[in-house]
Amino acid sequence: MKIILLVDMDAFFASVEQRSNPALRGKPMAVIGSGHRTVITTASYEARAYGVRTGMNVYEARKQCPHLILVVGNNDKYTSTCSVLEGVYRVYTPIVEIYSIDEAFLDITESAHLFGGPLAVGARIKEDIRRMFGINATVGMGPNKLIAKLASDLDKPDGLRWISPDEIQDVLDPLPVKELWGIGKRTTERLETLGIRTCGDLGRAPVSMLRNKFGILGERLKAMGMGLGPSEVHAEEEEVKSVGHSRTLSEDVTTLQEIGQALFQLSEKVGSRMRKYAVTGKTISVVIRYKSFETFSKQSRLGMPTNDTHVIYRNAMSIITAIRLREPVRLLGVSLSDLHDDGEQISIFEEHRRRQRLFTAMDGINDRYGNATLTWGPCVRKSSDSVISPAWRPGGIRKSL
DNA sequence: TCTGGGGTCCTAGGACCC
DNA sequence: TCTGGGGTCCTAGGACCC
Repeated sequence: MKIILLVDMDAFFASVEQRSNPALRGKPMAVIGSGHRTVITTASYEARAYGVRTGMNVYEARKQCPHLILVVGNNDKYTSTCSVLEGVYRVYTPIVEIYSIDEAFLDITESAHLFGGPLAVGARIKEDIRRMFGINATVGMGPNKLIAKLASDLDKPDGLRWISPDEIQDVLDPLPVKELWGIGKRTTERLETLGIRTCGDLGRAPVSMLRNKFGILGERLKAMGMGLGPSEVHAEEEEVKSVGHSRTLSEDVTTLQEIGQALFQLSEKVGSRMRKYAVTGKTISVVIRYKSFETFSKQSRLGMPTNDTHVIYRNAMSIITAIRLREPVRLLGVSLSDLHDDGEQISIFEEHRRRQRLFTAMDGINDRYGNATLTWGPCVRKSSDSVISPAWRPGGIRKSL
């Protein structure tokens, strides 16, 4: 039986801001992105008490809490904190999976006894984080990731909880299914129609019935209801499957020229990231969101895998021009998938080689002097870097895909 | 003064081939 | 007349997560 530990930072971005600006401490405040069409990224616990939630727009948040203080997020602070945190975790075990910028799984099966047991490890990690960064974290532990996650959810903020195997059944039995990691709104509703409300109900439901209604997911649901889940902590960074960028435009656009400009900026963002990690992609996908919020995507296969900004742009543009747009466009996105390693690839065409050298030079300059020091004409316009989301992975894409 | 952005995984249906 | 059946590839969309 393994012992899996999850560290989850409490209101991470908000806590970091409150730490670095004492005037924000103890106050209802929230971190937002730049631009006027932004949402709450993280609300402090003081703000949550008023009903302010992640994903709310600013108007809604202020309605909940008129004296809410809003702070535009600062990526560097969060990413550097995250990097140092990894070092803290590695004191306790080499098996560390950085799950997101504010969450990490640790496998402490073999090492817990060296520190006096699971709860002692959890307490020490919390104390290390408090001492080094002055912020709180919640630690949850269990025999697998599902239970570790649940333990932390049930005890936050500033929590420490270990759900041992013999407690699992008692905890799950009365617990509403939507509390489980992986069961969202839709699945909760569908289970409800089957008369399944608690994890206890779910664990007792016949697997044949669940498989019937949910397919593969049905078997996983049954297992989850019984407290079973993955217990493998991936210390190696996973291969990335797609690289994309999307942006809600500061104003809705209608002309092909405006759309093209935005698509070029997105193509350059995607291309430069792919080049940085030496990958190419063979499937391109364009996402469009209308003014009405109706959202859809169109994708196509490329003849050759690419990470060339101009090739990405041309293909994105030909997807767009094939669509008869029915409304002003609010958001555009470009993403590449079916990724390949671009390691040793030798270009046959001199033109291609020249372009690759140009990209390498431009990317190098941008790495050294900041993101858009050197860029292409259509990118010169303010392309304000929006705030990073808590889902951002500090390691980015692996070098060796 | 509405409603961000980065992902993963799964399903369903059509095209196409043998 | 009364229409196989599998497998693979591709696209679109939905659910879920942080």
